[in-house]
Amino acid sequence: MAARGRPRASGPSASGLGTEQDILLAAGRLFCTEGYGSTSTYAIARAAGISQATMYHYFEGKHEILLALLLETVRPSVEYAERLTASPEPPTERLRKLVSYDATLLASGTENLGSLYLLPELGDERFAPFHAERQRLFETYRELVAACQGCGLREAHPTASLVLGLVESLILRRRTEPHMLEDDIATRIADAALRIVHADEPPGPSGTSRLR
Amino acid sequence: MAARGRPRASGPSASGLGTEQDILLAAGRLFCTEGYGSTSTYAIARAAGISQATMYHYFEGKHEILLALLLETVRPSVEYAERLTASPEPPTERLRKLVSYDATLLASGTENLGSLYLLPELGDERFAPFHAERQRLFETYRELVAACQGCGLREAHPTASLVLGLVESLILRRRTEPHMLEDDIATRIADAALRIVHADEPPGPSGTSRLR
DNA sequence: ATTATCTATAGATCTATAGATAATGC
DNA sequence: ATTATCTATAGATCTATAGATAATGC
Repeated sequence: MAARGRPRASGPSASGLGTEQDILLAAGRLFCTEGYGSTSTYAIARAAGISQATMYHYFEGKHEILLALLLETVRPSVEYAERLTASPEPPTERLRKLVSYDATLLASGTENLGSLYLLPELGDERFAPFHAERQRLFETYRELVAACQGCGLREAHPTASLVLGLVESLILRRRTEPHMLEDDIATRIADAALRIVHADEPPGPSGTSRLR
Repeated sequence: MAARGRPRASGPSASGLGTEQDILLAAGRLFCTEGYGSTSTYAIARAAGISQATMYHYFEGKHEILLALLLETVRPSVEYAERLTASPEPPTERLRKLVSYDATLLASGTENLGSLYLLPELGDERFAPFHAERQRLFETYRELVAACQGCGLREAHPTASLVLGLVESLILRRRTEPHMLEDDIATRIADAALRIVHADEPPGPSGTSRLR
């Protein structure tokens, strides 16, 4: 646990997790609340308790910090989703679990890190690795919706988008009304998702107009 | 129609709507695609076909441009919502119309201007007038949901948030899959919204929770 | 005279690098 | 010697203003 290099002028790591984590925590908060382009490397460094130049010892620039935050935020969902693929449970139950898990993640943590997904700057090609991960997550949603509705992947696309959109709307909601989130918000969103795929209906009598 | 001041070096207004509109159009596109903090006044001016200094003849700064865009985007919805309040139609029908109207607006236009709502920089107090307008819109949603569900305004809050969240998820969807929007997207979202408030159920026989 | 534009620029950042410094490790 | 940090700073923006210029209006 020895302190290797030159000690910080401002005292040791605030988080106790090391300088890299200090940078990620500070940048996460600032990117969410002030925006990416509106946050300078100097502001990140100051919030992290280091000099601006020290940041470059850990990251090539602001973009690498954001990419690290994005991957760290989306990966748990992708991993959970792909584990669910191998589950023997019925698809509606798996969809419920996935929605509930993602909603819980998005609702938790002191920062609304999901809102990083909304930054316009993500169009930059340097964030392509994040988009690839998110695409994998979407594919799992699509497969689950297709299984729930007994339709093909192509037909499941629009509904899967509605469902993932509903989940991610939690990001917006947390931003506009941070203190009004019910504690059963994840359950509520999962219920709403199953209603959207019509999976709250018991399998009806043969061929009666089960919409879509 | 005479050209009043010194003529532009780069030829007349591209849009033909005047310099102020040129600035708003250019800034709208850039704020949506590059972000607010990542867009310089110089970039806006160049895209608008004027010199950077000319921008200050029309706006005090970038923030005034964004505020103008936000108000211009949200106001039609607020006005439509408040007109609906006086309509004699049943609440479910009014909710369907409002959702459909808002979804249509968010899906239309060459730029995804709704994504301006997602900019982290909106936390700045200078954008308070926009937040006030959006709050008025939300209140109308809440009243309609309360009327649909026959409950009080307080109880309607979470569901109203889900519904508005679903509508605004169109912003995210348009960003992630710009070319995959169905042409009946507004209808689909309105249907999904009514399912969320359980208003697709006919008033069922005594208390049994009728699905479908 | 009034208006809309321009050019030029001061001053304020902001990024990224060079090079010094203060620890530990060997 | 290696590492993590610092200070200093060059060069690149970026914002906002001053003042000139080229139209129309009277």
